[in-house]
Amino acid sequence: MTERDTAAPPRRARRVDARRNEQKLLDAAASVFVASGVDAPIREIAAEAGVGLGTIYRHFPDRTGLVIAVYGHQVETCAEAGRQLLAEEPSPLDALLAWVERFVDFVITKHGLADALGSDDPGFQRLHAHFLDRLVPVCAELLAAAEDAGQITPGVDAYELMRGIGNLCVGHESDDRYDPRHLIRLLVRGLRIAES
Amino acid sequence: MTERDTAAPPRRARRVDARRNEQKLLDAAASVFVASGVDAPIREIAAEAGVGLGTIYRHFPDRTGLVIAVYGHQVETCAEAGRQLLAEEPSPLDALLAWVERFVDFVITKHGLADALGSDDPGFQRLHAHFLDRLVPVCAELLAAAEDAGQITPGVDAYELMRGIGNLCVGHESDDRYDPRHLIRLLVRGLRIAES
DNA sequence: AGACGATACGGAACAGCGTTCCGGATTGTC
DNA sequence: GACAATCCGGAACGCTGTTCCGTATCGTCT
Repeated sequence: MTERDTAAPPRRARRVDARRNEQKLLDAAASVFVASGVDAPIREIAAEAGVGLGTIYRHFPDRTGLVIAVYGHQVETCAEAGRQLLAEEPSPLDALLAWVERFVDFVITKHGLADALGSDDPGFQRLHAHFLDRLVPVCAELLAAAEDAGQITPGVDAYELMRGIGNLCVGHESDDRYDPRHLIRLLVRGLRIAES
Repeated sequence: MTERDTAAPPRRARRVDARRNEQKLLDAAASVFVASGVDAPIREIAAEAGVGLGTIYRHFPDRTGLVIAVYGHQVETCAEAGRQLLAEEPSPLDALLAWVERFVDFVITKHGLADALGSDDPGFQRLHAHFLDRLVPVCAELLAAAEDAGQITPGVDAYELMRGIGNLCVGHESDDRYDPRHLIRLLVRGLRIAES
Protein backbone atom coordinates (compact mmCIF):
# COMPACT_ATOMS: atom_id res chain seq x y z
CA MET A 1 0.00 0.00 0.00
CA THR A 2 2.19 2.81 -1.19
CA GLU A 3 -0.95 4.68 -2.08
CA ARG A 4 -2.37 7.04 0.48
CA ASP A 5 -5.43 4.86 0.88
CA THR A 6 -6.50 1.30 0.22
CA ALA A 7 -7.73 0.90 -3.34
CA ALA A 8 -8.38 4.61 -3.59
CA PRO A 9 -9.45 5.56 -7.08
CA PRO A 10 -7.73 8.78 -8.17
CA ARG A 11 -10.40 11.21 -7.10
CA ARG A 12 -10.24 14.70 -8.39
CA ALA A 13 -10.10 17.52 -5.87
CA ARG A 14 -13.36 19.30 -5.04
CA ARG A 15 -14.21 22.23 -7.19
CA VAL A 16 -13.65 25.68 -5.79
CA ASP A 17 -17.28 26.72 -6.14
CA ALA A 18 -18.27 23.69 -4.10
CA ARG A 19 -15.90 24.62 -1.32
CA ARG A 20 -17.08 28.23 -1.46
CA ASN A 21 -20.72 27.22 -1.28
CA GLU A 22 -20.08 24.95 1.66
CA GLN A 23 -18.54 27.87 3.52
CA LYS A 24 -21.40 30.16 2.54
CA LEU A 25 -23.80 27.56 3.87
CA LEU A 26 -21.97 27.19 7.16
CA ASP A 27 -21.96 30.95 7.65
CA ALA A 28 -25.59 31.28 6.67
CA ALA A 29 -26.61 28.40 8.89
CA ALA A 30 -24.80 29.82 11.88
CA SER A 31 -26.49 33.14 11.30
CA VAL A 32 -29.95 31.67 10.81
CA PHE A 33 -29.56 29.36 13.80
CA VAL A 34 -29.07 32.26 16.18
CA ALA A 35 -31.87 34.23 14.54
CA SER A 36 -34.51 31.53 14.13
CA GLY A 37 -33.20 28.53 16.01
CA VAL A 38 -31.71 25.29 14.80
CA ASP A 39 -35.09 24.14 13.55
CA ALA A 40 -35.38 26.98 11.07
CA PRO A 41 -36.73 25.99 7.65
CA ILE A 42 -34.08 24.70 5.27
CA ARG A 43 -35.25 27.17 2.65
CA GLU A 44 -34.43 30.02 4.97
CA ILE A 45 -30.84 28.86 5.22
CA ALA A 46 -30.63 28.39 1.46
CA ALA A 47 -31.97 31.89 0.90
CA GLU A 48 -29.58 33.41 3.43
CA ALA A 49 -26.69 31.69 1.68
CA GLY A 50 -27.97 32.75 -1.73
CA VAL A 51 -28.01 29.14 -2.81
CA GLY A 52 -30.47 26.62 -4.15
CA LEU A 53 -32.08 23.87 -2.14
CA GLY A 54 -30.26 21.14 -3.96
CA THR A 55 -26.95 22.62 -2.98
CA ILE A 56 -27.70 22.13 0.69
CA TYR A 57 -28.48 18.48 0.23
CA ARG A 58 -25.36 18.04 -1.88
CA HIS A 59 -23.21 19.20 1.00
CA PHE A 60 -25.12 17.96 4.02
CA PRO A 61 -27.35 14.93 4.39
CA ASP A 62 -29.98 16.92 6.24
CA ARG A 63 -30.31 19.75 8.69
CA THR A 64 -28.75 17.63 11.40
CA GLY A 65 -25.56 17.40 9.39
CA LEU A 66 -25.55 21.15 9.12
CA VAL A 67 -26.02 21.60 12.85
CA ILE A 68 -23.21 19.18 13.58
CA ALA A 69 -20.96 21.01 11.14
CA VAL A 70 -21.79 24.36 12.73
CA TYR A 71 -21.53 23.36 16.38
CA GLY A 72 -19.18 20.42 16.11
CA HIS A 73 -16.20 22.51 17.01
CA GLN A 74 -17.79 23.76 20.21
CA VAL A 75 -18.70 20.22 21.19
CA GLU A 76 -15.09 19.27 20.64
CA THR A 77 -13.95 22.14 22.84
CA CYS A 78 -16.34 21.07 25.55
CA ALA A 79 -15.09 17.52 25.37
CA GLU A 80 -11.49 18.60 25.67
CA ALA A 81 -12.29 20.81 28.62
CA GLY A 82 -13.06 17.68 30.61
CA ARG A 83 -9.49 16.54 31.13
CA GLN A 84 -8.32 20.06 31.73
CA LEU A 85 -10.89 20.65 34.46
CA LEU A 86 -9.93 17.39 36.07
CA ALA A 87 -6.39 18.72 36.38
CA GLU A 88 -7.30 22.26 37.42
CA GLU A 89 -10.19 21.87 39.81
CA PRO A 90 -9.51 21.04 43.44
CA SER A 91 -11.44 17.77 43.32
CA PRO A 92 -13.00 15.44 40.74
CA LEU A 93 -16.47 16.40 41.90
CA ASP A 94 -15.67 20.05 41.40
CA ALA A 95 -14.42 19.21 37.94
CA LEU A 96 -17.60 17.33 37.17
CA LEU A 97 -19.75 20.18 38.39
CA ALA A 98 -17.81 22.75 36.39
CA TRP A 99 -17.89 20.60 33.29
CA VAL A 100 -21.64 20.04 33.51
CA GLU A 101 -22.14 23.74 33.99
CA ARG A 102 -20.10 24.40 30.87
CA PHE A 103 -22.06 21.89 28.83
CA VAL A 104 -25.35 23.36 29.97
CA ASP A 105 -24.16 26.83 29.04
CA PHE A 106 -23.30 25.61 25.58
CA VAL A 107 -26.69 24.00 25.05
CA ILE A 108 -28.72 26.80 26.54
CA THR A 109 -27.16 29.63 24.60
CA LYS A 110 -28.02 28.09 21.24
CA HIS A 111 -31.54 28.90 20.17
CA GLY A 112 -33.65 25.81 19.94
CA LEU A 113 -30.75 23.44 20.45
CA ALA A 114 -32.00 22.14 23.77
CA ASP A 115 -35.44 21.47 22.33
CA ALA A 116 -33.86 19.83 19.31
CA LEU A 117 -31.93 17.45 21.55
CA GLY A 118 -35.18 16.41 23.18
CA SER A 119 -37.10 16.12 19.94
CA ASP A 120 -38.42 12.82 18.69
CA ASP A 121 -37.62 13.87 15.14
CA PRO A 122 -35.31 11.17 13.69
CA GLY A 123 -32.93 13.76 12.33
CA PHE A 124 -32.55 15.49 15.64
CA GLN A 125 -32.09 12.19 17.40
CA ARG A 126 -29.05 11.62 15.26
CA LEU A 127 -27.85 14.99 16.44
CA HIS A 128 -28.30 14.03 20.05
CA ALA A 129 -26.56 10.74 19.40
CA HIS A 130 -23.59 12.51 17.84
CA PHE A 131 -23.23 14.88 20.77
CA LEU A 132 -23.47 12.03 23.23
CA ASP A 133 -20.94 9.89 21.40
CA ARG A 134 -18.40 12.60 21.86
CA LEU A 135 -19.27 13.71 25.37
CA VAL A 136 -20.25 10.55 27.19
CA PRO A 137 -16.69 9.19 27.41
CA VAL A 138 -15.56 12.47 28.93
CA CYS A 139 -18.38 12.40 31.42
CA ALA A 140 -17.59 8.81 32.23
CA GLU A 141 -14.01 9.75 32.98
CA LEU A 142 -15.08 12.50 35.32
CA LEU A 143 -17.56 10.23 37.02
CA ALA A 144 -14.97 7.53 37.48
CA ALA A 145 -12.54 9.98 39.02
CA ALA A 146 -15.14 11.28 41.43
CA GLU A 147 -16.11 7.74 42.25
CA ASP A 148 -12.53 6.73 42.95
CA ALA A 149 -12.21 9.75 45.21
CA GLY A 150 -15.24 8.50 47.11
CA GLN A 151 -17.16 11.67 46.38
CA ILE A 152 -20.14 10.25 44.56
CA THR A 153 -22.26 7.17 44.75
CA PRO A 154 -21.02 4.49 42.34
CA GLY A 155 -22.95 2.90 39.53
CA VAL A 156 -24.10 6.04 37.81
CA ASP A 157 -24.22 5.63 34.06
CA ALA A 158 -22.57 8.46 32.16
CA TYR A 159 -24.83 8.05 29.18
CA GLU A 160 -27.94 8.29 31.27
CA LEU A 161 -26.64 11.29 33.12
CA MET A 162 -25.74 13.18 29.97
CA ARG A 163 -29.02 12.33 28.39
CA GLY A 164 -30.88 13.51 31.47
CA ILE A 165 -28.97 16.76 31.62
CA GLY A 166 -29.80 17.40 27.99
CA ASN A 167 -33.43 16.63 28.67
CA LEU A 168 -33.57 18.96 31.62
CA CYS A 169 -32.56 21.81 29.34
CA VAL A 170 -35.60 21.31 27.15
CA GLY A 171 -38.11 24.12 27.15
CA HIS A 172 -36.01 26.66 28.98
CA GLU A 173 -36.52 29.25 26.25
CA SER A 174 -40.27 29.28 26.24
CA ASP A 175 -40.75 29.27 29.98
CA ASP A 176 -39.55 31.99 32.32
CA ARG A 177 -40.48 29.96 35.36
CA TYR A 178 -38.17 27.13 34.41
CA ASP A 179 -34.43 27.31 34.97
CA PRO A 180 -32.74 24.00 34.13
CA ARG A 181 -29.66 24.87 36.18
CA HIS A 182 -31.54 24.56 39.45
CA LEU A 183 -32.59 21.00 38.78
CA ILE A 184 -29.31 20.00 37.24
CA ARG A 185 -27.49 21.15 40.34
CA LEU A 186 -30.02 19.25 42.38
CA LEU A 187 -29.49 16.17 40.27
CA VAL A 188 -25.74 16.27 40.67
CA ARG A 189 -26.25 16.85 44.36
CA GLY A 190 -28.17 13.60 44.31
CA LEU A 191 -24.99 11.89 43.13
CA ARG A 192 -22.99 13.09 46.06
CA ILE A 193 -22.21 10.85 48.95
CA ALA A 194 -23.39 12.50 52.11
CA GLU A 195 -20.39 13.60 54.15
CA SER A 196 -21.29 12.08 57.44
CA MET B 1 -79.86 36.40 38.25
CA THR B 2 -82.48 33.72 38.41
CA GLU B 3 -81.12 32.40 35.15
CA ARG B 4 -78.52 29.68 35.34
CA ASP B 5 -75.93 32.02 33.86
CA THR B 6 -75.40 35.72 33.37
CA ALA B 7 -77.13 36.86 30.20
CA ALA B 8 -77.26 33.34 28.84
CA PRO B 9 -79.17 33.16 25.57
CA PRO B 10 -81.46 30.11 25.45
CA ARG B 11 -79.13 27.68 23.77
CA ARG B 12 -80.51 24.55 22.26
CA ALA B 13 -79.09 21.25 23.44
CA ARG B 14 -76.41 19.62 21.30
CA ARG B 15 -77.61 17.36 18.55
CA VAL B 16 -77.37 13.64 19.08
CA ASP B 17 -75.11 13.06 16.07
CA ALA B 18 -72.70 15.61 17.47
CA ARG B 19 -72.53 13.84 20.79
CA ARG B 20 -72.15 10.51 19.07
CA ASN B 21 -69.33 11.76 16.88
CA GLU B 22 -67.52 13.22 19.85
CA GLN B 23 -67.61 9.84 21.52
CA LYS B 24 -66.48 8.10 18.36
CA LEU B 25 -63.59 10.54 18.18
CA LEU B 26 -62.58 9.97 21.77
CA ASP B 27 -62.59 6.22 21.28
CA ALA B 28 -60.71 6.44 18.01
CA ALA B 29 -58.17 8.83 19.45
CA ALA B 30 -57.53 6.61 22.45
CA SER B 31 -57.03 3.68 20.12
CA VAL B 32 -54.77 5.54 17.70
CA PHE B 33 -52.75 7.06 20.53
CA VAL B 34 -51.72 3.68 21.85
CA ALA B 35 -51.05 2.38 18.34
CA SER B 36 -49.22 5.33 16.81
CA GLY B 37 -48.53 7.70 19.68
CA VAL B 38 -50.13 10.99 20.61
CA ASP B 39 -48.48 12.68 17.66
CA ALA B 40 -50.26 10.52 15.14
CA PRO B 41 -51.59 12.38 12.09
CA ILE B 42 -54.99 13.94 12.61
CA ARG B 43 -56.24 12.27 9.45
CA GLU B 44 -55.48 8.89 10.97
CA ILE B 45 -57.75 9.61 13.89
CA ALA B 46 -60.46 10.90 11.59
CA ALA B 47 -60.24 7.75 9.48
CA GLU B 48 -60.32 5.49 12.54
CA ALA B 49 -63.44 7.28 13.74
CA GLY B 50 -65.00 7.14 10.27
CA VAL B 51 -65.39 10.88 10.34
CA GLY B 52 -64.33 13.87 8.27
CA LEU B 53 -61.52 16.21 9.15
CA GLY B 54 -63.83 19.13 9.79
CA THR B 55 -65.63 17.14 12.42
CA ILE B 56 -62.50 16.87 14.52
CA TYR B 57 -61.94 20.59 14.48
CA ARG B 58 -65.56 21.21 15.30
CA HIS B 59 -65.22 19.25 18.52
CA PHE B 60 -61.63 19.92 19.51
CA PRO B 61 -59.50 22.99 18.86
CA ASP B 62 -56.53 20.86 17.84
CA ARG B 63 -54.85 17.58 18.66
CA THR B 64 -53.88 18.91 22.04
CA GLY B 65 -57.51 19.30 22.97
CA LEU B 66 -58.08 15.71 21.96
CA VAL B 67 -55.19 14.49 24.07
CA ILE B 68 -56.44 16.42 27.06
CA ALA B 69 -59.91 14.98 26.56
CA VAL B 70 -58.54 11.46 26.32
CA TYR B 71 -56.09 11.59 29.21
CA GLY B 72 -57.67 14.28 31.31
CA HIS B 73 -59.36 11.77 33.54
CA GLN B 74 -56.11 9.99 34.33
CA VAL B 75 -54.46 13.28 35.16
CA GLU B 76 -57.30 13.99 37.50
CA THR B 77 -56.86 10.63 39.15
CA CYS B 78 -53.18 11.26 39.57
CA ALA B 79 -53.85 14.63 41.11
CA GLU B 80 -56.31 13.19 43.58
CA ALA B 81 -53.87 10.47 44.55
CA GLY B 82 -51.66 13.14 46.06
CA ARG B 83 -53.72 13.81 49.15
CA GLN B 84 -54.44 10.15 49.62
CA LEU B 85 -50.78 9.19 49.55
CA LEU B 86 -50.04 11.92 52.01
CA ALA B 87 -52.44 10.24 54.41
CA GLU B 88 -51.40 6.67 53.72
CA GLU B 89 -47.65 6.77 53.40
CA PRO B 90 -45.52 6.73 56.52
CA SER B 91 -43.93 10.09 55.82
CA PRO B 92 -44.42 13.08 53.49
CA LEU B 93 -41.23 12.20 51.63
CA ASP B 94 -42.48 8.68 51.05
CA ALA B 95 -45.72 10.15 49.77
CA LEU B 96 -43.81 12.44 47.43
CA LEU B 97 -41.70 9.60 46.13
CA ALA B 98 -44.71 7.37 45.57
CA TRP B 99 -46.63 10.14 43.86
CA VAL B 100 -43.78 10.99 41.52
CA GLU B 101 -43.41 7.33 40.67
CA ARG B 102 -47.09 7.20 39.85
CA PHE B 103 -46.90 10.26 37.65
CA VAL B 104 -43.90 8.88 35.79
CA ASP B 105 -45.72 5.61 35.22
CA PHE B 106 -48.63 7.49 33.72
CA VAL B 107 -46.44 9.49 31.37
CA ILE B 108 -44.21 6.61 30.35
CA THR B 109 -46.95 4.15 29.49
CA LYS B 110 -48.54 6.49 26.93
CA HIS B 111 -46.85 6.24 23.57
CA GLY B 112 -45.22 9.49 22.63
CA LEU B 113 -46.70 11.40 25.54
CA ALA B 114 -43.39 12.05 27.19
CA ASP B 115 -41.89 13.30 23.97
CA ALA B 116 -44.94 15.44 23.38
CA LEU B 117 -44.54 17.09 26.77
CA GLY B 118 -41.01 18.03 25.82
CA SER B 119 -41.87 19.21 22.35
CA ASP B 120 -41.49 22.81 21.29
CA ASP B 121 -44.65 22.51 19.23
CA PRO B 122 -47.03 25.22 20.46
CA GLY B 123 -49.92 22.80 20.63
CA PHE B 124 -48.02 20.35 22.78
CA GLN B 125 -46.81 23.11 25.01
CA ARG B 126 -50.42 23.88 25.80
CA LEU B 127 -50.76 20.23 26.69
CA HIS B 128 -47.85 20.40 29.06
CA ALA B 129 -49.22 23.59 30.55
CA HIS B 130 -52.58 21.96 31.16
CA PHE B 131 -51.03 18.97 32.88
CA LEU B 132 -48.89 21.20 35.02
CA ASP B 133 -51.76 23.47 36.01
CA ARG B 134 -53.50 20.50 37.50
CA LEU B 135 -50.55 18.72 39.04
CA VAL B 136 -48.27 21.48 40.28
CA PRO B 137 -50.53 22.42 43.21
CA VAL B 138 -50.58 18.81 44.32
CA CYS B 139 -46.83 18.56 44.05
CA ALA B 140 -46.49 21.82 45.96
CA GLU B 141 -48.59 20.40 48.75
CA LEU B 142 -46.45 17.31 48.99
CA LEU B 143 -43.29 19.36 48.91
CA ALA B 144 -44.55 21.65 51.64
CA ALA B 145 -45.44 18.71 53.84
CA ALA B 146 -42.02 17.16 53.39
CA GLU B 147 -40.44 20.50 54.03
CA ASP B 148 -42.39 21.00 57.24
CA ALA B 149 -41.31 17.55 58.32
CA GLY B 150 -37.72 18.63 57.76
CA GLN B 151 -37.18 15.87 55.25
CA ILE B 152 -36.20 17.92 52.22
CA THR B 153 -34.28 21.05 51.57
CA PRO B 154 -36.59 24.07 51.38
CA GLY B 155 -37.03 26.44 48.46
CA VAL B 156 -37.71 23.86 45.80
CA ASP B 157 -40.21 25.11 43.27
CA ALA B 158 -42.97 22.61 42.52
CA TYR B 159 -43.42 23.88 39.00
CA GLU B 160 -39.77 23.47 38.19
CA LEU B 161 -39.67 20.03 39.71
CA MET B 162 -42.69 18.80 37.77
CA ARG B 163 -41.38 20.27 34.58
CA GLY B 164 -38.02 18.62 35.13
CA ILE B 165 -39.56 15.25 35.84
CA GLY B 166 -41.58 15.51 32.66
CA ASN B 167 -38.47 16.43 30.74
CA LEU B 168 -36.51 13.53 32.15
CA CYS B 169 -39.09 11.18 30.67
CA VAL B 170 -38.41 12.42 27.16
CA GLY B 171 -36.88 9.92 24.80
CA HIS B 172 -37.33 6.84 26.98
CA GLU B 173 -39.10 5.00 24.17
CA SER B 174 -36.45 5.32 21.53
CA ASP B 175 -33.50 4.55 23.72
CA ASP B 176 -32.97 1.30 25.57
CA ARG B 177 -30.00 2.67 27.43
CA TYR B 178 -32.05 5.41 29.02
CA ASP B 179 -34.32 4.78 31.98
CA PRO B 180 -35.81 8.01 33.32
CA ARG B 181 -36.64 6.44 36.67
CA HIS B 182 -32.99 6.20 37.64
CA LEU B 183 -32.39 9.89 37.24
CA ILE B 184 -35.70 10.89 38.71
CA ARG B 185 -34.93 8.93 41.85
CA LEU B 186 -31.53 10.54 41.88
CA LEU B 187 -33.11 13.95 41.49
CA VAL B 188 -35.49 13.43 44.35
CA ARG B 189 -32.59 12.09 46.38
CA GLY B 190 -30.98 15.45 45.73
CA LEU B 191 -33.90 17.08 47.51
CA ARG B 192 -33.40 15.07 50.64
CA ILE B 193 -31.72 16.56 53.62
CA ALA B 194 -28.83 14.36 54.64
CA GLU B 195 -29.65 12.61 57.86
CA SER B 196 -26.54 13.47 59.80
C1' DA C 1 -7.23 28.57 -26.85
C1' DG C 2 -10.66 25.36 -27.36
C1' DA C 3 -13.27 21.48 -26.22
C1' DC C 4 -15.00 17.93 -23.45
C1' DG C 5 -16.28 15.28 -19.40
C1' DA C 6 -16.86 15.48 -14.52
C1' DT C 7 -18.86 18.01 -11.04
C1' DA C 8 -22.07 21.04 -8.91
C1' DC C 9 -26.09 24.10 -9.06
C1' DG C 10 -30.98 25.64 -8.99
C1' DG C 11 -35.55 25.19 -8.30
C1' DA C 12 -39.62 22.71 -9.87
C1' DA C 13 -42.02 18.84 -8.18
C1' DC C 14 -43.66 15.49 -4.76
C1' DA C 15 -45.39 13.78 -0.38
C1' DG C 16 -47.06 14.63 4.20
C1' DC C 17 -48.49 17.64 7.66
C1' DG C 18 -52.06 20.87 10.28
C1' DT C 19 -55.74 23.86 9.54
C1' DT C 20 -59.56 26.48 7.23
C1' DC C 21 -63.73 26.87 4.85
C1' DC C 22 -68.19 26.25 2.93
C1' DG C 23 -71.85 23.64 0.16
C1' DG C 24 -74.73 20.33 1.46
C1' DA C 25 -76.71 16.83 4.64
C1' DT C 26 -78.87 16.02 9.20
C1' DT C 27 -81.51 17.11 13.12
C1' DG C 28 -84.88 19.17 16.21
C1' DT C 29 -88.91 22.08 16.43
C1' DC C 30 -93.14 24.35 15.23
C1' DG D 1 -94.26 18.33 6.67
C1' DA D 2 -91.47 22.47 6.52
C1' DC D 3 -87.96 25.48 8.09
C1' DA D 4 -83.78 26.91 10.68
C1' DA D 5 -80.17 25.83 13.40
C1' DT D 6 -76.66 22.77 13.61
C1' DC D 7 -73.27 19.79 12.02
C1' DC D 8 -70.61 17.08 8.61
C1' DG D 9 -67.27 15.95 4.84
C1' DG D 10 -63.43 16.64 2.28
C1' DA D 11 -61.38 19.77 -1.08
C1' DA D 12 -58.10 23.34 -0.74
C1' DC D 13 -54.33 26.18 1.26
C1' DG D 14 -49.88 27.00 3.16
C1' DC D 15 -45.96 25.17 5.14
C1' DT D 16 -42.81 21.59 5.83
C1' DG D 17 -38.53 18.24 4.20
C1' DT D 18 -36.69 15.84 0.39
C1' DT D 19 -35.80 14.17 -4.36
C1' DC D 20 -34.63 14.71 -9.06
C1' DC D 21 -32.79 16.21 -13.34
C1' DG D 22 -31.86 19.75 -17.02
C1' DT D 23 -28.49 23.17 -17.07
C1' DA D 24 -24.37 25.75 -15.86
C1' DT D 25 -19.77 25.80 -14.29
C1' DC D 26 -15.18 24.13 -13.58
C1' DG D 27 -10.84 21.68 -14.37
C1' DT D 28 -8.13 19.38 -17.48
C1' DC D 29 -6.21 17.66 -21.61
C1' DT D 30 -5.14 18.44 -26.29
